[in-house]
Amino acid sequence: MEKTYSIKEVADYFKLPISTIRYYDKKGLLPFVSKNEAGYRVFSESDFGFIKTICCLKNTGMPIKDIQTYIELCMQGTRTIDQRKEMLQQHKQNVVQKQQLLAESLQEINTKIERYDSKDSQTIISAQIKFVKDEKRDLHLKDPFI
Amino acid sequence: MEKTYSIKEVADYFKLPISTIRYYDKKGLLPFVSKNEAGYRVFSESDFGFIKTICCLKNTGMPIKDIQTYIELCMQGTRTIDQRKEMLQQHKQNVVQKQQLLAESLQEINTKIERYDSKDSQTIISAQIKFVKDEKRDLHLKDPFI
DNA sequence: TTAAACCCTAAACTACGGTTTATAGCAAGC
DNA sequence: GCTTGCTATAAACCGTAGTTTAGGGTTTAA
Repeated sequence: MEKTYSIKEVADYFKLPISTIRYYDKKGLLPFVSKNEAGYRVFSESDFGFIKTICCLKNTGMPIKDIQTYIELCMQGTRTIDQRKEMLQQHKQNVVQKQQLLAESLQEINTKIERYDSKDSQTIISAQIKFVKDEKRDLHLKDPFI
Repeated sequence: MEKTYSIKEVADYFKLPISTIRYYDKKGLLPFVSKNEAGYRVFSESDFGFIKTICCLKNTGMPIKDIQTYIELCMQGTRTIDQRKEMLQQHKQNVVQKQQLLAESLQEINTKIERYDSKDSQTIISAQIKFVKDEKRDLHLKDPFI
């Protein structure tokens, strides 16, 4: 016999607070979850697959409303495959763009860390401060350094 | 003579709403910006460097409060280099972790797109639906498909 | 000199993604 | 039979990161 799972077991597995799972359910992200006679949520193995997808979309920044739309399409069977594909392709573009921005910004952070880490850091930063101070003075603007 | 810039010019350059720049100033992210007699913000070339750094930290998910702390350290001169380095190193770890999670999730999204895109998509998805239906029936749980 | 386009502040408002609180039912262990 | 601990709902609340609005003052160009 296959096992069923409580909300706590699911929460522990996905490292999500129970309150978040209930919130997702309220927002229509978990239409596949049943309830028992007492009104308790009862999860099956296959629900874990859906929830993994939800986490994946959430982790990549898809808004709750859009995840809800996607899941709803999933519940409508094979006839929504094209719509789902289009949603994911659009979302993928966003994610790739996010990745690029992240990579570029990380690049900059690394450059700064290297500068701070170099043996000439004092000299380099001093020169930068002097540059700013000179520019501000030339423009009759206040010196921003304390 | 060097040029100064208005808030609108800065907003256009960084593609940020003017309201966001004012918000950042209010939150203490722009202590290096001067004001003229009329109370208008006056930006210099070197301010663009600081703002670029702010955008970089924001784009990588650093909270406004932490960016404020970092900028404050910058304004205290060379004696805060070690603290700044440590902040950025810590932040870098977060960013790398974010990158990994993003890459993994993108992987999953790609797998799904491929599945939706394959010529057997109907068959594959139908099999998945059958699997879920069977499991739910075995457990006496309601069928989630419409 | 007057309209258009710009700038300011303060404070209220918004969206998002939950979290907390308050109420209560049920079930197992002591 | 009492406590502990799980579950439920609904509604209030929270932090973050802005955005909008109200009520001004300033600058520029015709």
